[in-house]
Amino acid sequence: MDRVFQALADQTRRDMVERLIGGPASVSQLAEPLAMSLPAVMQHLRVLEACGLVRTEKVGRVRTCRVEPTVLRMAEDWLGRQRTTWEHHLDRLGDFLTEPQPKPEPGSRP
Amino acid sequence: MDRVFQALADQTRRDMVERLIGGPASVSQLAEPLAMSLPAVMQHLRVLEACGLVRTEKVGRVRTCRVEPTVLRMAEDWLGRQRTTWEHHLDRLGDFLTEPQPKPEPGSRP
DNA sequence: CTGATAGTTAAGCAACTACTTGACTGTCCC
DNA sequence: GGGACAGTCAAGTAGTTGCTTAACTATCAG
Repeated sequence: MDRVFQALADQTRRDMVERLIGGPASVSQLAEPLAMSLPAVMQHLRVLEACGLVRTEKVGRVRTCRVEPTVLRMAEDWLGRQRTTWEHHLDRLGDFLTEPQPKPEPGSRP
Repeated sequence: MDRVFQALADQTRRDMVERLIGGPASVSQLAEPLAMSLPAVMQHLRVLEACGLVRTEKVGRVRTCRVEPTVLRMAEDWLGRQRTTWEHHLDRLGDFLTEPQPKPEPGSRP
């Protein structure tokens, strides 16, 4: 999980993911719009591969990269879980604020 | 955006967020379950605050921290957008594979 | 074989991260 | 006032990240 968010914490890598969401690409196609050397792109690619966001396969001399949406989903799920939990808490707070004052138990304040 | 994912790329900080999702807490309450010094917790807290995931307010000598769900939502949205785009592409690929071969235009292959 | 293409490896470097310890500043309560 | 409590500042350090350049290895086309 650390690795996934770490991978997404970089604009370049998010750009690469967005590119790959649109379909598979070779390393050079991936590098083409990026203002950096090929080795730099390779390093980003390795980060994306290490956390499972991207799978790559080399055939002949070209390595083809494609996105692996399951891991993307995992991150989304974690965030979604936090949000829904928070919304639940809001609901319960709302209930508490709108429900009529419960009768104080007899003897609760002598 | 970089900052948000960067902030979430750390287990300690995710733990802090999960703790705060359950309700506001003071710095020491936040630090209590964590196996590290208070200054370390403060630094994590500053990261969370810098990216807007958490807001804090000091009253008297205690600083109260609470989660800011809008930023959490932003990250979730980015991920959701990627996923839905990918699903769209899958759909269109499915259409392409299942639709009948289009008639070749007259003269397209002499 | 030769040259161009596609990718890979390795070394080096500046900047950043996640801590630590130690000293310090306020605030609260008696 | 004086001690305890809650938090803060500063400096130092080991390890990581994001890049670079230079040299190298395969693969393909003619």
